[in-house]
Amino acid sequence: MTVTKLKKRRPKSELGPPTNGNRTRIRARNEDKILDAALEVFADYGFKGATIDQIAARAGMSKPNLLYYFRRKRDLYVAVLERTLDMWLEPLSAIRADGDPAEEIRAYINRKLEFSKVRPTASRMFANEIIQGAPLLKTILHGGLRNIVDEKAAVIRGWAKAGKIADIDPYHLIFVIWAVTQHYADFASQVEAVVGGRLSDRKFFRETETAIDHILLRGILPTERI
Amino acid sequence: MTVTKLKKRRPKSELGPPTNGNRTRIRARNEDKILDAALEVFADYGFKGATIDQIAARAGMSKPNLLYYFRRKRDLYVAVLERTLDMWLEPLSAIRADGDPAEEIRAYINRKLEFSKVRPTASRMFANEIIQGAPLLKTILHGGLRNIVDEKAAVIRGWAKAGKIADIDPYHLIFVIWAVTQHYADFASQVEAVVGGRLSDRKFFRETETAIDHILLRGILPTERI
DNA sequence: ATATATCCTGACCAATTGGTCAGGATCAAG
DNA sequence: CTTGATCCTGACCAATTGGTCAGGATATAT
Repeated sequence: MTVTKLKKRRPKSELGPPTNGNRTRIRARNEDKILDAALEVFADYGFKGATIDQIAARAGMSKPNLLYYFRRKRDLYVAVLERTLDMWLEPLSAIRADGDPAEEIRAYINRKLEFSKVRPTASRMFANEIIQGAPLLKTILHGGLRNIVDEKAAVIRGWAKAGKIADIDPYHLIFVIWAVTQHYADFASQVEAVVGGRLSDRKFFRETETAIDHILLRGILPTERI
Repeated sequence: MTVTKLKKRRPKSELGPPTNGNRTRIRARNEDKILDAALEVFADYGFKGATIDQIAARAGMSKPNLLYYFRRKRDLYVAVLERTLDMWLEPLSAIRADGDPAEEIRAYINRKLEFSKVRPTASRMFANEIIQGAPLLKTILHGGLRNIVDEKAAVIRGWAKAGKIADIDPYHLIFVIWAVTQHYADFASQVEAVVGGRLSDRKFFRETETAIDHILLRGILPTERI
């Protein structure tokens, strides 16, 4: 009833990109290519610095075609952030309360460093966003991230209370681990300028891992000195 | 000879901002205000994200007036970077080879954390630049920074050889200290989202300093365990 | 007081860029 | 093969923004 409904074809302006239910093969493939390209470009230039043209070119398509899948630049940006957030959090989630404390922490450090090696752009994209005050991530930070950090901090606090690790504030412990491991992805250009090494070099990766494990787990001072 | 030189007044287009020799009082004051404003805005939005209008407004002047002092956005950006570089490097420079190693390193860590407290925007501005590959800082990184790091790394290596500190690669030691201390400035929004603390709070600053000193100097594992 | 250098402004321009749109090409189902 | 949905494109638009410029206001030295 009401208005005419003769034309089943929905008007162009209305549908645009979004589809009815399930995604087409073409759509799935193209969205993937776009998200990959967008991650690179956003990580390199930040939200404002990146242009849709750049991303589209990298994804091998025209700008209007990209806009067909993601109507707004911001939509694309958010999609990329969400897509990488799980990977970013996974190493922390994997900490087990019933494992050996020292080993769990060492494994966590190494997982984070591994992430910096294999997904440096994802790390840099988050870094860009957070440094600028996380205008879009803010809700996520207060929501999911905060909860999982609280949970794992409680676990670590338990270990400290039990004397399994030193009596350190668990939140700062987590921050320190984030800071150190992410540094090698986010500030890679600086690291490379100073020592000429990249995590993708097996040798440099091992050196880095060794040094970080040593400093964080055993500290800078010599054993005898304590 | 050659062309007429009757008009002593140099053409507007030629002089524009630059002055002959010494800076005027007005000029000095305005350049200062501009650089202060620019630091804030560049730190918050990055090079491309910042607009000259924004910076001019924050400095309390019109855009053409700002352009009168800094003809190009890039000139201004570089000027800000150079202005803060010394402060950024100073804590490292202050390390003395003839001091007590443990105390020197602890003091260095604390100086860097202090810097993150009092000049978080300077820290964030560098972070933005370096994350994006340091297109403009690159030469500086390879030049001055690299040299001073090499110098201090040699000092630290000497301490390690003498058994005054643990046998750790000095470059990674420096990177770890940078990473941790700068994290609290660069990723302040994340830190605040998770634990609700800022370095500007005296209490939180002390907690942070304690935790960092403990982790870096004595390590995460309990003493008995070593 | 006056002249000259410095400082400041409104108006303006051109390049970039996010986003739109009408219509054509292609695909998939019947 | 037909038909409707999906996919893609060239042309275009409007807002933003870095930068220019002619000329007026102000300071400063003599």
